[in-house]
Amino acid sequence: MFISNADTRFRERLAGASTLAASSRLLAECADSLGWERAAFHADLGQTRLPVAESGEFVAIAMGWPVATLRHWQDDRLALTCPVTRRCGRSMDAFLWDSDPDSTTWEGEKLGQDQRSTLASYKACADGAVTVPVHRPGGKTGFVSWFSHGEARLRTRHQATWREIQLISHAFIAHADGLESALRRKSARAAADTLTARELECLSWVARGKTDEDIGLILGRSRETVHFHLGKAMKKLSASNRTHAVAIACSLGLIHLF
Amino acid sequence: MFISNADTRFRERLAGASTLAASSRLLAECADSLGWERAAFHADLGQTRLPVAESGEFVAIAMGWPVATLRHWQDDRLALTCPVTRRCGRSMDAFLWDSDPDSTTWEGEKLGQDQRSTLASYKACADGAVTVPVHRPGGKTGFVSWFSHGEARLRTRHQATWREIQLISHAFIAHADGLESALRRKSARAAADTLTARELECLSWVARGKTDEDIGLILGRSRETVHFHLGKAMKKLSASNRTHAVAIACSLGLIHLF
DNA sequence: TTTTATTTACAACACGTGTTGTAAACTAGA
DNA sequence: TCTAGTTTACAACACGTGTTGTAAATAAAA
Repeated sequence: MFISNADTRFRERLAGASTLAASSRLLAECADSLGWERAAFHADLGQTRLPVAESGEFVAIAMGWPVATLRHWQDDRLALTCPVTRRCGRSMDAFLWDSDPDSTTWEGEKLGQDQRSTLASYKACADGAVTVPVHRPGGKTGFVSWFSHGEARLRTRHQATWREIQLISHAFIAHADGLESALRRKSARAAADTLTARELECLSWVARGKTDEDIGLILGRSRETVHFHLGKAMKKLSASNRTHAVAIACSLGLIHLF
Repeated sequence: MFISNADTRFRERLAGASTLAASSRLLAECADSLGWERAAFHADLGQTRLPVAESGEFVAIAMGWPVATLRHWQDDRLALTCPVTRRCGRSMDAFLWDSDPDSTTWEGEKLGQDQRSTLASYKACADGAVTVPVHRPGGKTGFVSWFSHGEARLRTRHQATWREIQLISHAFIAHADGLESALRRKSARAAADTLTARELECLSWVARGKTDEDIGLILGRSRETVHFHLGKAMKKLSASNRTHAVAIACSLGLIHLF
């Protein structure tokens, strides 16, 4: 029979946490009270960067993670190939894994050099973890990982608390993703406000599939000038390319196609 | 004093026209009753293609335009550089122009070869026109042009009816753009329904600024496979490039960035 | 009037994208 | 079982894009 108040109590306290920093502190406390060494999360795998609190500090640091672990995630390539995040994309169910970088396969998938390096960086902190993938509407994926030393202890913790961490992980990601989205939206909106009329005009033509040369003809300007405006727009929106910039502008309601 | 019922009567009849074909027939009749030779319009200059009715036929044909005129607009390059559409982008007010392809300047702007060719194609139908630009929220621009033979007649018609055509043009473009947008949205939505899960997954990563190679790493697939899926997605959405495809997907609410 | 931001234009290079092929493995429905 | 659609992979080439320079004309604000 399933009698537990850990998750309901967590939900109640979480509802009162209006910042990412406070929410993640709650998660850390909760992990401790359930007998886990430490917790980690990523609300939206669509974001390559690690979650950052309102203060600008990495959330993971407040949760007790050593800085060395974080450094690994600064490398985009390593972050993209992380076996744990990759598996989250495929799995609905929580999965238990160990961070042995010497094994050539991991949960049925062959490991590359990048991936072994990633696992090695985990090994420095914990022997393994239970990761709970959380899938949200629109294809968004996140996860919460629950860490513990020693394979035996990992299994007993999993057995004893799997219902709680399932429920808590989902509740937490929903909450954290809402807060993170609001933060990102806010800063994107602030950046968008600095766009000039010309930059926005070029962006909305790009969104309609036009090339720099097309837009040059439309506006009666040179290809290079259009190129320049789009470059500035991308920089202002912190977009990695024009497609990203257009997606941001569309999401902010700056561009209407229909 | 300004006493006229032409525009109010037009509005009333327009409200009952639920198709683009019926609406443009009304505009043609209205032009005739106000003493104009013929009318032409473009509800959204963001669309390079000419307005097409529900039947699939060019709206301009139902309005009495010779097919030869339309052929000119099939060429993207010529359509983009059209002096009339270009001026609409800059002007709030209606402007009167003549279609003399021999003049080297046109309303203060120097004419290129493409542009003279465009004016020549107009000359075949009318000596000139009054064009009423219509600007709509979100930077959308459209226009209605009112044509007449002979410069003298053009001016008298303009003097006699400028209030009516101003009001009618705005009312018509608002109505027509609504119908056109609904049509485009409908067909885009139908196309989007044929997207596979993989195609949509790749699209939403592209919207987050990732390259083919990045996405390959994320999904654990080759760069070429990702490339292939995006190619299919673009074809299905009739997008000219991936940025266009992402803008369509965003506008349909298939991708959520925040 | 001076300063600052914006807009325009040109150039060169590495890299990403669009197009068009071939070929095979897998999957779901007829 | 056969078939059609999806997914995977590799290749080659033209073209578009991102980056990083320089330089000057224009417009708006201090």
